[in-house]
Amino acid sequence: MSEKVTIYDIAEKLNITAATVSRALNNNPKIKEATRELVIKTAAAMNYKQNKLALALKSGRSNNIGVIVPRIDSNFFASVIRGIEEELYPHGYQVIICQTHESIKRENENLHTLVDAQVDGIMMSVTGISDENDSAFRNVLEKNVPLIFFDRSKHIDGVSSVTINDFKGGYLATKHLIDEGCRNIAHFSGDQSLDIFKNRFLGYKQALLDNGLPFNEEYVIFTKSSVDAGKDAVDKLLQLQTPPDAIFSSSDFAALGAIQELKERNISIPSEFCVAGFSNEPFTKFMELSITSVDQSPLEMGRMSARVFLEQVDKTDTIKIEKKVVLAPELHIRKSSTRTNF
Amino acid sequence: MSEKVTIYDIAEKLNITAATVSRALNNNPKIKEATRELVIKTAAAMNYKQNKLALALKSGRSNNIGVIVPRIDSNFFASVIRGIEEELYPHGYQVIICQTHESIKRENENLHTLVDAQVDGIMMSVTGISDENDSAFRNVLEKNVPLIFFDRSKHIDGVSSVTINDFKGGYLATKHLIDEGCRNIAHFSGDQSLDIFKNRFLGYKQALLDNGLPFNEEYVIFTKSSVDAGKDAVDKLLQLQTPPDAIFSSSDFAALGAIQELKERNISIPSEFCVAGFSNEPFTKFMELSITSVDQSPLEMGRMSARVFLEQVDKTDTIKIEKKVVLAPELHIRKSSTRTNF
DNA sequence: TACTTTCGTGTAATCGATTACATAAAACTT
DNA sequence: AAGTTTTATGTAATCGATTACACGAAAGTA
Repeated sequence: MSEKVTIYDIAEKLNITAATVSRALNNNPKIKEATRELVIKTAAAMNYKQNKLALALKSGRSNNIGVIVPRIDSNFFASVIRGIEEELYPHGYQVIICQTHESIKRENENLHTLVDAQVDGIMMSVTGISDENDSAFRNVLEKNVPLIFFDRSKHIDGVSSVTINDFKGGYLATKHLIDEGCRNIAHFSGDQSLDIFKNRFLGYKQALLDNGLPFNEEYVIFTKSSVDAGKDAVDKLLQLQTPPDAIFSSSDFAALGAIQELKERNISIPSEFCVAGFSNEPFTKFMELSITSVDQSPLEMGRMSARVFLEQVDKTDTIKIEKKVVLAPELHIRKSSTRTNF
Repeated sequence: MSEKVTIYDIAEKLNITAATVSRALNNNPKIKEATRELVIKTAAAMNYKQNKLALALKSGRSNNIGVIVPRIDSNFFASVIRGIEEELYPHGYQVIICQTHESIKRENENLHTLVDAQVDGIMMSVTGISDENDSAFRNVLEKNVPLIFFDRSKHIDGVSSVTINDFKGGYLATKHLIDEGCRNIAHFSGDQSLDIFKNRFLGYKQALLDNGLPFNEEYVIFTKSSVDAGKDAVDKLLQLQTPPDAIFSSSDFAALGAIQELKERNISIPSEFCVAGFSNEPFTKFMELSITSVDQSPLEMGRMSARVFLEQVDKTDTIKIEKKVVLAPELHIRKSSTRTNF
């Protein structure tokens, strides 16, 4: 009962060859209509299921694509993956998930594993910039596996990417804080070897300069993306001679930590201090004191990455297209930065 | 440069056969040490990578496992998947993600697709109970693909599951509300054809009875797991002759909606009204008015599911073991239900 | 009727690995 | 030195599908 049925079993039963069965099932026009119907009926009766592995080996296409992210249990990455899966599902691709846990070594391993598993493409958000794993990337490209970066990308010739305009995101958030009357705006940044953090920072800086505010190096703090890191950063900022009156944080979690710490110190938000985050994590909207944040449209980012992959995979033989899609960030203004009584 | 290197290429270069190359690379003891070293060195020099598809076809094991969830962008499911991936990674398995979007038809398709893709096992959280897709499940079992349910499970002979004790979770939360002085406790339930909702409800009911409180059918509202559904439900409850003074919600989102609606009506929490949710979504902890919730230890659930799979996959030839792992829920008591001034 | 197309299937190679069986060479007996 | 065992490797089948090529039969043409 549980034996796997192959085209040979069907062939034997009908006294024909496996080749004919294969052709019949694939709607090859050379097969007589009567034969085709008989084969299809018999296949159904025997509960035949095509072995995708055999097909994959023969065709060289596994119909699997790999997705590498730092971790999956973050709303942003989960949403991107959701977008990828939704877009690829109708095309018959399966999505394989890998997590790096922010380790370059792991990223390396994942890249190799996916290539070895013969995936038809890889979409990833880079964990960090280092030349430690250049060879892993080179391996992917040499094997002609389409590679697409989303959000956190790396500059590699011939590799497409889907990102948001982080500069603009940083600019918008900072400009908003300025418009709300803040004059000493601090910034929580991340590892600036990653473009996303670099560009948010540059956007922040530009907004200050464009509005006649001085850029103060002391106001830029490098934090991890965590609540505690945000608390610590606020602690540092408040010890400055001129403490800031607002924070634009590259991380919603750090922004939340900042808010918690500020409240702890009885600094009232937004009247005395404004906060804006980045990523539009679900909780920013749910809080009673909802947090202003820059949305990165992760679902759209995932969908778009998948679409870029599909374009790429079709024109395998033509010249490699390097597509850089840049999505527009959207600032969601909420209570943490809205001085209604202004 | 980009050509794929096979064992035949290595064999040709060294004037030996592919069989010898294969044995050398697999540390077969019958191979002369000198030959082994030479093969390994040459393989490395030629940048040989084993084609996992060929291996999979030959061995009948793809080293892929499939995970089916309603959606991936929910902290609970994402965390379970994280647990699964982490536990399986050292064993060389890759994780394929499928989403049903709460559609039985999609669940069906996913099951078939995964089986056709020759996955070595399937872990899933059932989307709904219906006999529409019994055949899909039967197909999985007939093909001897290990199947493991987590969280939302279905009763099928020989299928293992990893769940939490939802009865206890419901009981704990309700008992806690009673202890805080609430006497008219309402309950937001879900589709009770799913055990998880049925059992949380039963736990709720039992806690009432054990504490001498009457069970009131009107206090049980069936809601979707969304903020808006929670608001609507509160609206209904407040129209009752004797409105409740607490809610135990099977969904954190509905609990949040309830809280928002109650605040809107100037009902103060927790002094006048207490709320407890289920799932311990990240935002419940982050809110200023943090929400009491039952934790389901999703990470542990994922890890455990993976472990059950690993046990199962090894003893393929022995009798099928049906393992039912039941994790203990943990109530996280927070502000939404703590009457400090009590 | 003899000759050319067309049609439908069969034969066998192929994808890239593993492995039971066969075998030649080397090593060990006595 | 002849016989036996061990060692290292080659031969060929196999996993389950697809497909170029071959070929007999049927159909069309003159």
